[in-house]
Formats: sequence, structure tokens, C-alpha cells
Amino acid sequence: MDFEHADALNQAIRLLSLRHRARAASLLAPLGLHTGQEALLLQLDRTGPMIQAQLSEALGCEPPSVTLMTRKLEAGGHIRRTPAPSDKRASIVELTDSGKALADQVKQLWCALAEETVGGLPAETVAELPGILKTLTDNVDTRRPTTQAALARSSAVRSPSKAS
Amino acid sequence: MDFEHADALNQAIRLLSLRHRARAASLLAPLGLHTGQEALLLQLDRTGPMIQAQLSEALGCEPPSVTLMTRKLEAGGHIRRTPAPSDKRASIVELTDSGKALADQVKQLWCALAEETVGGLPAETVAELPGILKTLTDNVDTRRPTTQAALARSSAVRSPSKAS
DNA sequence: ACACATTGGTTATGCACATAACTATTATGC
DNA sequence: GCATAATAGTTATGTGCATAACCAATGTGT
Repeated sequence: MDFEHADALNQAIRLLSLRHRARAASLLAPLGLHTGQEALLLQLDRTGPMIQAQLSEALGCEPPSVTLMTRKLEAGGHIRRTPAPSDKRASIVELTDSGKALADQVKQLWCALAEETVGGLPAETVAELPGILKTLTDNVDTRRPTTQAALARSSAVRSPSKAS
Repeated sequence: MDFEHADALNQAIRLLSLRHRARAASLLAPLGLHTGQEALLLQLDRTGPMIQAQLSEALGCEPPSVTLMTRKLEAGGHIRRTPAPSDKRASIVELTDSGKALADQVKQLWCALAEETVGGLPAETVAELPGILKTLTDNVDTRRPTTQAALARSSAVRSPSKAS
């Protein structure tokens, strides 16, 4: 791939990151949330109580980041951290009632943001977009085991003619 | 759009941002660069000397960010800042020889990263990816005038005009 | 039983990003 | 001319993210 195309792609990803994050920030600010915190709330809403190590894995960020984010959300009264009875090292993180209510509000915003984001794109493209983005993510993911495994068990990607 | 799809999309964008940035960081680290700095070097390489306000616009980040990044790159000897003769407020930023050499190395990495990123995707998808990502970006861009332009060229992949 | 690696979590520190408040210069009103 | 707005840049501060170093609890070998 020549530099022109490579640059166009890398720059497009970089700018999308910046702008999508900025837009999310402006939507979340009225709720008193910063970007990243919404992901934690939504994760707990999806799966119920988790320990921080699981959150770190699910959110795709490192344990120290989870420590700080949970601390702030706890200070805001949106989550609760209780020591795990079976493992004294771990602390169980769960949503408070306030956190659940907040998560519901975030869900609303999230739908609006998604619609705004894909505005003007054909439905067909919108449908395959999450799968494409996931492929890109797995391709550059240094946290997960290998890229091949991800492709193999990914139901959203429909191009199995790849086995280099 | 229901929450399931919205969440899949927003989360995909969030994770792509994190992983692509992390991968870029691991590639740039050997050069002594942090992510974001490479964008500044490439921009100067593309367009020649610029003042910081222009860099801020081109990079899509705010003036204070440019101040800090230029300061660090200047400390590293990769760029030079000279006061503009015509406007005593502005300072002209340009690549040093060291910076030019570094930009060339970044270009190599950038090609490798782009290829790695789109691995396993059909060429057709790869071709229209930059255009799609740009549309997404424009849709959520709060810096630029409006999102009307994005709607107009909904299916357009190539964007010859810089839309400045 | 006990040394040792592994795991869960925190603290310290650094970077890119943001906004808000500020200075210094330039442009524009009258 | 001179007051005022607009612009270029910096400083202060706060956030999410990262890595490195560290502590405490749990597992595992022999």
C-alpha cells in the first residue's frame, strides 16, 4: 500500500476517534459524565456486577484506568464497590439505583449518537459497519491472543476466504 | 435505531480508537514519539511550514494541545519555531533535518500499520473505507460548520476537495 | 509446609486531549 | 487617534488513557 492511501486511512481513524469522542463528551456532559465512564456504566448494565479485572478486560483498558474511573463513579454515587467474599483481593463493582437510572439515560443518548454518526450512509453500509470496525480493531489488537482466532469465531464478518 | 445496534456501533468506534492508538504507540515508541506527534510531523511534511493556528485546524485538536506537542517536538530537535516576521503573535513551525528524517520513518510505519489494519478485508471494502470514515467523522464534527456536506455526497468515496 | 509465581488492585508518573482564563498583537470601529 | 473586537499563543487544570513499581491475597510446585 502506498503512503497516500495508508495516510488517508490512518488519519481518518485518528480524526474519527477525536471527533466521535468529542461529540460523545458534549452529549455526556449534561449528565455529569466524561467519555469512558459511560462504557463502564453500560457494561455493568449489560452483565451485572463484575470485578475490576473483568471490567478492565471488557472495556479494553488497563487496570489503573479502571481504578480511577470506578473511584470517580463511586464518588458520584453511581456505582458501589464491595469486597468479594470469596477472594479478598477482588472488589465487586455494581450499579446503584442512581447508576441504573443514569445508564438508561446514556442508552438514549447512545442511540441518538449512533444515528447521528451514520447519517447519510446507505443502510447496507450501516449494517456491515460494526463488523468491519471489529475486524479493524482485532487486526491491531495487541491485548488479545491472536487475530486469527478472532476472525474465526466472529459471526459478524463474512469473508472466511482468509488463512495466511 | 434500537440500542443493540447503536451500542454495537459506538462501542466498535470506541474500541477501534483505543486499539489503533495503542498499536500506533507501540510502533512509534522506538522512534521516541508519542501518538499525535506523528500527525504533526506528517502534516508539516505534507504542507511545509505552518503557524500553530493552522496546525490546530489541520490536526483537529485545540491550540493548547499544539502548544505542548510543539514544545516537546522542539525539545527533541525535530521541529523549529521561529517568530513570524509579518505577525508578531504567530510563530512559524517547520521540520528540522532530523524531523524530516523522522517523518520519512513514520511514513514507512504508517504504511505497515494501514496494511495491518485492513488485513482480511476485501479490496472493495478497503477502497471505500476512508470515505466512509470521513463521512462518520463529518457527521459528528462539532468544529466544522455543518454536516450538510456529508449528506450531499452520501455515496461518494473520493473527496478531491479539501473542504477547507 | 513453604518458597514462588500468579493474580487483583493501587499508587506514581507521563502523555494527548479538553476547557477556561490570561497576555500580546493585530484589525476594525468611530 | 483611540477604544474595542478578533486573533495567536500560553498557562492552569482536569480527564482518560498508558506503563512501571508496588502491596496483598491466592494458587502451585516440591
